[in-house]
Amino acid sequence: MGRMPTFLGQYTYTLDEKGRVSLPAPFRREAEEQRFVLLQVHPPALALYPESAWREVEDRLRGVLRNDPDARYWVLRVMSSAVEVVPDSQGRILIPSRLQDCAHLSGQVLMVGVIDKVELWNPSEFEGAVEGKEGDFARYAPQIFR
Amino acid sequence: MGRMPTFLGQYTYTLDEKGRVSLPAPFRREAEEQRFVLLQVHPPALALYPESAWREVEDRLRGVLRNDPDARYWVLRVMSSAVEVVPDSQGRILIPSRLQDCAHLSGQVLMVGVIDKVELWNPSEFEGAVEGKEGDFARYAPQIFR
DNA sequence: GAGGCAGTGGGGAATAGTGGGGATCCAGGC
DNA sequence: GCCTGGATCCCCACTATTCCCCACTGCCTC
Repeated sequence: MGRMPTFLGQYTYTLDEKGRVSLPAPFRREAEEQRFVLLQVHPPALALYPESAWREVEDRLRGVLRNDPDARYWVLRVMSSAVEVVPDSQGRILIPSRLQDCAHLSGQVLMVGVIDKVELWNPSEFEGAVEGKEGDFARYAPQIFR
Repeated sequence: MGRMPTFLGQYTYTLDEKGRVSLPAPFRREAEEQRFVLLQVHPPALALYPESAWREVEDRLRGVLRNDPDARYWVLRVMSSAVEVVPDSQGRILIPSRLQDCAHLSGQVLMVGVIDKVELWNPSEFEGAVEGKEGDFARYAPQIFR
């Protein structure tokens, strides 16, 4: 098996009237495979997993179900929000309107590469979520960028 | 895999109208690999990691995400500032305008080799950041240059 | 003095993002 | 049963950006 695709960077693209967004070319190149899974993991963001990374998530879900019966409904909820998406010949993916609503997407979509997945955000909500996190640099940077 | 590249010294080069800077030839020779990751670690400086060093950072980021859910937004912030950059055939890298703004870069860029990465500074801000730190010599030098 | 390397500048071609047309399929209504 | 409206999918087309390459200059070496 090849190296797992990894993602980084941010791109803001338009969500057209048909509910499509272009997947940034670097992301497309990274995941030369075709299929992705799109779902809501950390609301309000959507998460887009390339197939290979999704399989690992699936394994972990199986594990949780085995060890913790209370997780059943949570797993149901997560899985029911998921869709398999395949880029069209122009490299765009279709975001079902149900998921657009969950993530408050319209007009512009911010796509952020976060290691093994891509997160889709309403641009201003993302701004609000990460602003004021400069203080955390002192907390985390020494152990990460040592 | 070969030895990790290490960098030292400072070079001031021009940022041209297309947003490109030449990577100093010694740095290029050191990292004969092609790809780098450019991001904002300690504002206002930018950090340029050769691919091999970046992979280690990425592993540590994965770890922090797993162990400390509070780190999520900080990781998002860091990853969203990142870009993969590849020197062109003249050995220049392109600095996206978003990052130029973050680091207040224009005209001249100061590139400092700091062990496993290269930092990019606005020359006068660098001046301000390190000035008045002479006293620290007495504090650190004995244990380092013993 | 000639050759090579390094930094800088710029132009042309391939690519990426975006919009939209048209065919196919399904559901509902007449 | 047939027609109609809507949704989905697939492909074509336009344009601005990006990137790739060629070219110039100064310096250092041989």
